[in-house]
Amino acid sequence: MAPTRQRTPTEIALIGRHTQQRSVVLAAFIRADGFVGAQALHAQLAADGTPVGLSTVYRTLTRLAGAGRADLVRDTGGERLFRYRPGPDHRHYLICTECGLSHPVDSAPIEDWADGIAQDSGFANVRHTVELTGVCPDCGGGQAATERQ
Amino acid sequence: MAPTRQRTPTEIALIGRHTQQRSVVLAAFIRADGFVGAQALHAQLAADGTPVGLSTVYRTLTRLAGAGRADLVRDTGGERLFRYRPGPDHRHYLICTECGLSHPVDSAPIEDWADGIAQDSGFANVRHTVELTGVCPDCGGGQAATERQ
DNA sequence: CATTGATCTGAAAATCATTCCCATCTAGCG
DNA sequence: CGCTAGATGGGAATGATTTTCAGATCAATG
Repeated sequence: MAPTRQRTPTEIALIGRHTQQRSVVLAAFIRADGFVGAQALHAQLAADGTPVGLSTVYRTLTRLAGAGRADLVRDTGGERLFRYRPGPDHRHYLICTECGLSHPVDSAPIEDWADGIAQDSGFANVRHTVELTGVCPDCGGGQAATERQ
Repeated sequence: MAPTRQRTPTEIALIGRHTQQRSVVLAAFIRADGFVGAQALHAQLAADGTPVGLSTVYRTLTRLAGAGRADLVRDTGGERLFRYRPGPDHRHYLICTECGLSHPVDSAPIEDWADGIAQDSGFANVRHTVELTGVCPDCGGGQAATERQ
């Protein structure tokens, strides 16, 4: 863990020209370490004293997702949440609806299942999105949470 | 036009008072037989000569979903698509991104997997959303569809 | 059958995330 | 250093969904 030198994210090369704004957005995105919305990231950047235009945040996140370096889900309000993905494989998470804590889960069964479906159905280019939500132990998971809403 | 008496769908009782508008919306919703957006349903109703306010369509669909009689997904544009669910159990579908064809899939493995996750994680009230998309055989599923985007 | 209060409806206005527009900048190359 | 395709930003535009609220309806009751 000696890396004194600032890494020049290879990610940026994937999405076009290397600019200051993109560096800053990417750094904050990685630092966020979990699902973040474009609006939240934009606000965070402003708070950090490195304001970047909202359009630019959207553009950057959208491109990262397009390049496969970000996972994308929708929260219940319809907002798009992005999560940085370092490697090529994607993962699935169990997200706490109370505090936002995300808990990675073993998704091998899902991958296999989805692959099987793809085979059997004759569909091509099958993709899947899996969202698991719940209430984590800290937020009252122990207590019998009702199934409201 | 013999049926002087209109059938009184039991679904309506689940979501409140029985009104003409709700009957009409529900009938069209069931007739749609697949995923529909509130806007599309609203337009369909107008075309059918039984216009209903957009707010009412939204309210009815939202309540049906809340009562567990409708499944809900988001299309890539962020629009909410509802699908009538006759029974109490929910299902998962493989949806063609080209023509919208929906193909029910065996979701037992997913249910089991999700239940297992709920157990192991300690989270309560775990819910899951699974979306499978692909290109059906009729729309070119045979051809090696690339994995763009 | 008339009354009545709770519920529902709908048109328009309000929200809100996201995208578009476009004048202005800037990386990166020659 | 000078050029130019690509990038930025902020404000306006879009589009789905929600809210508002006055008037219409429902359904239980007198």
